Amino acid sequence: MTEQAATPATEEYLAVIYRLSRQAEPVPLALLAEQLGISPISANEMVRKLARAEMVTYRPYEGVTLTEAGRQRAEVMVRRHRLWERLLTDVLGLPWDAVHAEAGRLEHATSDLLERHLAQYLEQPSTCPHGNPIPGQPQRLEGARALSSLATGERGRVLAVVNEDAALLRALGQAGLVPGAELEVVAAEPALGSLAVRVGDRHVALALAAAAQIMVGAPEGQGS
Amino acid sequence: MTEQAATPATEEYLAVIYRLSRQAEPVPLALLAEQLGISPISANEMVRKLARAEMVTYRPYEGVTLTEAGRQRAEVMVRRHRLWERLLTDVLGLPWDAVHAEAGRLEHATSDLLERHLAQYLEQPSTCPHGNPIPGQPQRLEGARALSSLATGERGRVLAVVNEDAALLRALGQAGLVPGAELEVVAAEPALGSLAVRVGDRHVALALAAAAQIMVGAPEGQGS
DNA sequence: TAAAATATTTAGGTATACCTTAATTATAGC
DNA sequence: GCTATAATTAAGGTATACCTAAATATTTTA
Repeated sequence: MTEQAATPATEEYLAVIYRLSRQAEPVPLALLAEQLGISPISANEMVRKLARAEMVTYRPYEGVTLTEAGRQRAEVMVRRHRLWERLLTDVLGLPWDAVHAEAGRLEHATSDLLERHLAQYLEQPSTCPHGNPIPGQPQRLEGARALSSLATGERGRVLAVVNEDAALLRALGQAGLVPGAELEVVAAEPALGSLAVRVGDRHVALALAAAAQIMVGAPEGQGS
Repeated sequence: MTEQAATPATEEYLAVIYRLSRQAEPVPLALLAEQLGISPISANEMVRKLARAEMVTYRPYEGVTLTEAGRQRAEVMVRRHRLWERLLTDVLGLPWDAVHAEAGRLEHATSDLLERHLAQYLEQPSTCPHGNPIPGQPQRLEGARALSSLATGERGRVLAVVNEDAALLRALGQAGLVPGAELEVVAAEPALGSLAVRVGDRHVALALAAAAQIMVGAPEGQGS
């Protein structure tokens, strides 16, 4: 019913490092500072504090890596975050591009007891509404590739949107690029930094930077 | 989607002052400090800061009163608090003596958008699980009396438990003294500081201090 | 390899919200 | 009316988590 861990700020750092670790390991300080919306100097201070507490290891000019203790704490926060996202969309009906910010606040106000009841009510979901895995549940992703790495003619199914930026999510939702959507790459133009895909009978053009945030698996009937 | 107001600490003070105002007006500083679990000196500091912000008026040696602006802000917080209590008990199934503490954290992490969706999903409830009114919804209490003021032989129906202390709520729940329960005062002993009531076919003895926290209305079929 | 561009660290500062100790009130009992 | 009790204020301190400016490293690149 209580929180064993440090402060909301500490929790937030660990959670963000955890998420960014999937894209870059170790996580560069500049990226971390940008994601948290604070100055690199402040990020540096906090990271050194976290290193002293043995939640992360920090190598200057390289980046930050979670220790085992840090990873465990981060997973608790990410789990709570994504459970809230599920409740907010599936039960309370908030739009999928709004729930990341909401859950970002609620996760720090969530006790063990509440987490258990949330997970039970939602029937132990394995992903958030954006398709990202909920730690502590059995996972079956793997074999996922970034949409930006597909060649012309390749087909796939959207598994997750890694970056939960609201503007990006809103646009993807309108384009039908949501978890479960079947797609085919119509034209990949790495040199032009752009990609055209067909989603159902709709055609969508998107920047490679955006496509890099979308994880794709095998199309239906070809499960890995 | 955003919070216009100050800090969580400020919100917490206003909400507690709002709740205590029902029992004592103006609210004595000592009571406020005790409820918040902080020293009277710190409470004094914060109250003077709130007075400077024109959220309360403070008369030394008397107590604190909310201004119109303070009352409005407090009602938002109390509304969010009690909406969460409803969701936590009715939907997620947490015990009624645990939800006050949980909601006390969640209320500060709740946006306007989320509040609207909560209220809509819960179908605009008018009371929290303990029977206390949710501001912003049509109310129909009035005419309620403290159980401690009833004489031997008087009957009534529990409307609300004003004090949401977990230990008290747990005991009342076991005794069946929950909102809606019909009761009869079997023996009122003001001089002994105790009261005996019948709830259904159970008999319960409780201290006057506890009985003072229970609001009672007319028994069934005698609606005011 | 040296200069330019980046990153990091040091130093000093801010605001919030607590705290304790000590001095100064005011209220209430006698 | 005076004194004991209690409440209030003043003064100074702590921790957190930010900030900017300036100094110092380290990479990168030309």
